[in-house]
Amino acid sequence: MVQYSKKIQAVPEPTIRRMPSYLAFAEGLLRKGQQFVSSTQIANYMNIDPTQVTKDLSYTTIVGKTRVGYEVKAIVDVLSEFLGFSVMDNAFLVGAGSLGSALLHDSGLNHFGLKIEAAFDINPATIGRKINDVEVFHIDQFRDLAQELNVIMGIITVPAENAQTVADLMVAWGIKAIWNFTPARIKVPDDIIVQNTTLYSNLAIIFNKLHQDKREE
Amino acid sequence: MVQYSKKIQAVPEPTIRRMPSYLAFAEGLLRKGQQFVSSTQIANYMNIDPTQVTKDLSYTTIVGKTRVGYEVKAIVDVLSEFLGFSVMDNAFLVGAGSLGSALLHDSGLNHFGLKIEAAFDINPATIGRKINDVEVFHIDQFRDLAQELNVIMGIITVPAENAQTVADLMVAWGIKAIWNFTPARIKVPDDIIVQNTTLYSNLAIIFNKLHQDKREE
DNA sequence: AATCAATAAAGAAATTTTTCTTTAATAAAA
DNA sequence: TTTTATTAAAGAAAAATTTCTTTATTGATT
Ligand SMILES: NC(=O)c1ccc[n+]([C@@H]2O[C@H](COP(=O)([O-])OP(=O)(O)OC[C@H]3O[C@@H](n4cnc5c(N)ncnc54)[C@H](O)[C@@H]3O)[C@@H](O)[C@H]2O)c1
Ligand SMILES: NC(=O)c1ccc[n+]([C@@H]2O[C@H](COP(=O)([O-])OP(=O)(O)OC[C@H]3O[C@@H](n4cnc5c(N)ncnc54)[C@H](O)[C@@H]3O)[C@@H](O)[C@H]2O)c1
Repeated sequence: MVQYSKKIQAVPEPTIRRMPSYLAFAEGLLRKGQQFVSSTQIANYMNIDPTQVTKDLSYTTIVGKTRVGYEVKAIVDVLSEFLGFSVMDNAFLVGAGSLGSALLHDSGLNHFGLKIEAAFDINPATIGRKINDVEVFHIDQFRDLAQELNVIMGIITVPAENAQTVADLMVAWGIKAIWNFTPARIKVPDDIIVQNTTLYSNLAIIFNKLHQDKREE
Repeated sequence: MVQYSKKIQAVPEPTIRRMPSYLAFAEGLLRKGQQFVSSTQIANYMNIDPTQVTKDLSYTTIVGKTRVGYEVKAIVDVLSEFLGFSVMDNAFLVGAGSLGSALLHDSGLNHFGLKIEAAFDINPATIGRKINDVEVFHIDQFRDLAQELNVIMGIITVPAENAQTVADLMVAWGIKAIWNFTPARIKVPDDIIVQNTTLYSNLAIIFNKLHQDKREE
């Protein structure tokens, strides 16, 4: 009878996963000057069922007009608000290696409400460098800097074997959410939000479909 | 009555998503010399229900021993085979920017059965460079090189607005699967496998949980 | 040797998510 | 003006996934 995650979740996770794509699509339409968009159009873009789009949007305050669709501007405004992209949250990134640097370079994170305030590493070669205006500090300075800045999220991009050490540090300081890019699972107290982003899962799905195709032949 | 994806899928996608983590965990245990592992241990590591692990593994040929668990070596061997990680598939990467470079540097892809044979870009500054032994060619050379090498997967890491152009090129040449890292959805024929890896979805999930916590207070 | 406790496995039940159906609205066409 | 076609919305049904329950096995303990 152990609860593995307190799911008092009104909005289904798959819905939340799809929403950023709806938003990106709507932003594109807005730039092109399109005023309305129907669930059919969105569904066609996403390659999913139109009623799925309707249902997803029904979790927000967006309402559509029969025979017309949804106002593009409304989708952009409401979704970015709804997804928490319109307020900036501050984060620290630990592990300024290949993946860490890529994330630091990515303006998309900024656009979607995440500001990486500082990066940390243990490699003397990278410490002191600035990556896309974000300074890389020695990991020992984590505490002091965390105190200074209002940081609620920690991003882990160190080698898998060091993930737990870094997570412990983040928890000890009082970070609320951890975005873990290593394939390792970390152990943290229940009230800390952990999001594991394992790219290799995607690879497994592709291979599975590829080989399934092979089997059918 | 349109079919959006032919799901003749025996193994649930969530199961496939979890398996690479089981594998990584088992590989770690193997290195430490542990011979058996129970579903309880795996579940504890993954923060999920033990019966979920049992059910997941039941899709493979792995069988466990009552009161003992599963043989670690068997999990490693069977899962890497099952997930398609034990045969090398060849890929091309288009867009040798920040994210593309990170992927090229990542030995994890190699370990999980993906060999990036060549990279492509349009930026003269990057063309000709070698990133982790993978050469960066001009995109115009895609066709010729694809002919030469046995490439079945294309990885897209160009800016979102160029994703469709690149996808079209890949399809025209005859690539079977596309791993799309841009937030844009691409249109391809039905027989092409597309895996969208949108990092921002993960961000949305974290924010949703964070703000939910705030609401509960 | 007998009992206990931990576990895998299989199936049932519950839950979650997607898809289908119906209804009502309304823009466009006849 | 009337008809037609497209759409959003709400709810029902279906499908997929997870969790629970039961059973059998077996290593460890008494
Ligand atoms: N590169 C990719 O595209 C990619 C893809 C998928 C997953 N990942 C995962 O992301 C993680 C990082 O991968 P990478 O390719 O960027 O590796 P990397 O070696 O390029 O970078 C890791 C960085 O972490 C630093 N580091 C190590 N221990 C540290 C510690 N205790 N505190 C602070 N910094 C520390 C290193 O000095 C290095 O700069 C790995 O777990 C990898 O599996 C990477
Ligand atoms: N950097 C990240 O961490 C990150 C995170 C999430 C998503 N993404 C997505 O990945 C994509 C790439 O991001 P990035 O940060 O690596 O961008 P980037 O600008 O660093 O790299 C893009 C590269 O693609 C090349 N390019 C552009 N058009 C091309 C074409 N038609 N053919 C071949 N090459 C072309 C550019 O020259 C450049 O080298 C974007 O869609 C971005 O949203 C990146």
